[in-house]
Amino acid sequence: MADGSATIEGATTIAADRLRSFIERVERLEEEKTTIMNDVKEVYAEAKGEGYDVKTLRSVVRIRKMDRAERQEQEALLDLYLSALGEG
Amino acid sequence: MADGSATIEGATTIAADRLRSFIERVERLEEEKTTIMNDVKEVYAEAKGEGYDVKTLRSVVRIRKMDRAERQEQEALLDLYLSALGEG
Amino acid sequence: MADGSATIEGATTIAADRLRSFIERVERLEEEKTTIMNDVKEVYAEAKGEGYDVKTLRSVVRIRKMDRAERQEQEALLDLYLSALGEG
Amino acid sequence: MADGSATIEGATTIAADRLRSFIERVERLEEEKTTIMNDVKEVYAEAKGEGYDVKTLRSVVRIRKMDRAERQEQEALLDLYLSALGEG
DNA sequence: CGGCGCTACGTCCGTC
DNA sequence: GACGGACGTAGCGCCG
Repeated sequence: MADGSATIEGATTIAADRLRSFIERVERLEEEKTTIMNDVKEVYAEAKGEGYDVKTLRSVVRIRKMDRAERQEQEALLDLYLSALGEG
Repeated sequence: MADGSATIEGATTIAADRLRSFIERVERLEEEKTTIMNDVKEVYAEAKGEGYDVKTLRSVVRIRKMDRAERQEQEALLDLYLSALGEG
Repeated sequence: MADGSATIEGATTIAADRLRSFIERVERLEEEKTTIMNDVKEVYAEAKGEGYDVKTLRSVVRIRKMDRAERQEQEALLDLYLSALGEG
Repeated sequence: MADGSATIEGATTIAADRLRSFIERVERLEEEKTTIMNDVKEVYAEAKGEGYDVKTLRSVVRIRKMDRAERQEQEALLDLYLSALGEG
């Protein structure tokens, strides 16, 4: 057929190509993501090499990401639970 | 062969059985471990059903497991980093 | 007070007991889990004592688990495709 | 003081700047990562808009990744066995 | 102590 | 829109 697409086979081929396109776009993005994650690890490694405590650095990043109000709420709840258990 | 073990093949069989035994013992134990982990999840789910905050409960368990001195040390370091950044 | 629970303090006490119960159940289960994990380590140690390579044994266990997971995954994917065809 | 850094306060300031640099590099990278993750979501959304089943697409991506991982794992295991034979 | 594997946590999705 | 389940990432601990 001249236009090469009006058959069922042609339609299937187009769908398969489209599917492949989506899959490969996702895989490409995930590859980029992996690169970024490795970069993060490298930054922490560099900081560690200068004597910083990585675990604490991660805590700092996590805490800065939390909204201040939410953070205080969380701390207050934890204190409540601990004091209910008689621990402080 | 009468004694059933003096050939290379016999030795191989015995070794394979022994290997299989180790592997299966480990797999059995890991299955038990998975059961326990599910039990833990159920306890948290039950607590959640009674209005407790699961995230905080997990924090409590984690904190109780930490040695008190280590806990304070960690908090002090975090405070130091945060105040160095002008956040508190 | 006769029923011992109608005050805010009473309510707090009851909640603390319940809280303590949850926490201790979790801690008990985690203790069991630790025991199991130690058992696993012992099995590997015993195998090592008989000349097996522990790293390889761990790989075998891991791959057998991956095989199971992948098999289930493939079956789930097949189900997805079949149901997609049945509904299309 | 001429060089402006030999005091304890000066040292603290320098450390704080360095600390801030690490933290901000990480935060910048995590921002990029979030962007990528949103891009992935958009691809899936677009595919969904063309009638593809997102859950199935995700399964395909995951299985292709597992296949790669399992292949590498199998190769590593083979290497282990081969080197074990070479050293035995 | 550095890498690796496992567990745990947060996030996203479908459901009710 | 809250809930629960599933997935992927991050954190932790063991092993070498």
